[in-house]
Amino acid sequence: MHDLLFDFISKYISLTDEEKDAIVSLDIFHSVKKGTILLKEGQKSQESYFVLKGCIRVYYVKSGEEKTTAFYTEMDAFTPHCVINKTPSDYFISCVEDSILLISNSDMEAEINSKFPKFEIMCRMLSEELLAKQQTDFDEFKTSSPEQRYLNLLQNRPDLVQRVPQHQLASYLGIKPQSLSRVRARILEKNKG
Amino acid sequence: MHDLLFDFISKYISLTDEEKDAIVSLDIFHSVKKGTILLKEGQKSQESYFVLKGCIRVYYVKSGEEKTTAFYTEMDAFTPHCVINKTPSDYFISCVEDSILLISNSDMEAEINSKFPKFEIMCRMLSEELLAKQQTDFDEFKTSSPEQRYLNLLQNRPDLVQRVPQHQLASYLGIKPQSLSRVRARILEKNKG
DNA sequence: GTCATTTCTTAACTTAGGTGAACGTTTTTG
DNA sequence: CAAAAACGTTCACCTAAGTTAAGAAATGAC
Repeated sequence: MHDLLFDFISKYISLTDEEKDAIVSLDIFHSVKKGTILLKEGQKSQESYFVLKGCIRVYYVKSGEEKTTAFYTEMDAFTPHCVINKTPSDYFISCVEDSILLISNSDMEAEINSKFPKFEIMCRMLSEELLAKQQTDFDEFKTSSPEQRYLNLLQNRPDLVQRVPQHQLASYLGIKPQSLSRVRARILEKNKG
Repeated sequence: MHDLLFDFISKYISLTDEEKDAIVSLDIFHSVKKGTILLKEGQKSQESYFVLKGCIRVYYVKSGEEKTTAFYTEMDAFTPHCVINKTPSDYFISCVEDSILLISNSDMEAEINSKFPKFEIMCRMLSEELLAKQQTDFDEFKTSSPEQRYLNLLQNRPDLVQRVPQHQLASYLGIKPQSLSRVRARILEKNKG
């Protein structure tokens, strides 16, 4: 389980055994059951997440309806913006599947960063990467129709389409579950005829 | 003109006169005419922008059509992701109005950052702020209808609606110019009846 | 100032997504 | 294991956005 994490980190920086031990000793590995709510609207939180295995989901509740805006899966890192802004969260985070997460709080990060400055370098690289990805995702969403978005998703994250409930996927694509059914039917029809 | 910049910076860090002189001597202030294209699709670039006065616009050309994804106005900073990724740009940047911009390249930033470490701190604050804003903007876009997006824009950036051509605004809202006309007419109708 | 271009609006028609409801299937839960 | 809840699909009907086209208004070029 730890190897998954260290393989990921090695893409950015190299770690000594001592450094690896320091991370493991923080005791930040957590098994989380499907359906667990990690963060609720209105809560303040200091926690950042890193998905080793499984899938977590970000959603708003707007006029009684869930609006899913993100899925994080294996090797995705995520810091809720309530942590950055130190404000109450305006969304929920829940577990789509039984998952193994790395959950860190600001104190732990400060500790590790001060002990091993190269961690801060990695964090900056991660956040730059994330910002660029966020930008292209947003642009792609804006410039596509729902059907095109679904086709893009099939291309870029085919696993999501399999492992996530359709109504959450629909919401993520900005449409209703009935419409997603229709989109899927339409695509099948096109590929047949 | 310089004061606009220093007022902005003072929100994050405080500068000595020496530091201010160092910035001014970089000669990064530029007057840019309306319609000027600052960056083209396919170009590589090292330039970051900061808008002192005026408005610049980011747009893709997808199957012959312009798709506007962002407007940056007074006191907005913007680093194209082709600069971060060191890849050719996949979008254009052009000037919506005659503008005064601060245009810096990676070398200048490196120079200033090494001379005055507190600059790097400011950059990190700016990029965190930007990431959080980007996230909420994306979420808001995803969870709203075009009409709602237009109303939000009227609330949050009323100036944009005035100063930007309607067809660019429509594209920014993810709809066609004709639909934006209709949305506006519909809203007027509601407020009357 | 005039002509050409671009921009904005309106209209009629088409199309895709929203809505409400029904129904079969799967998953939960006691 | 059985009842209940949640989920996915289909349908008929409604609504809002896309499309095509035309014309008015504003802007820019000479």
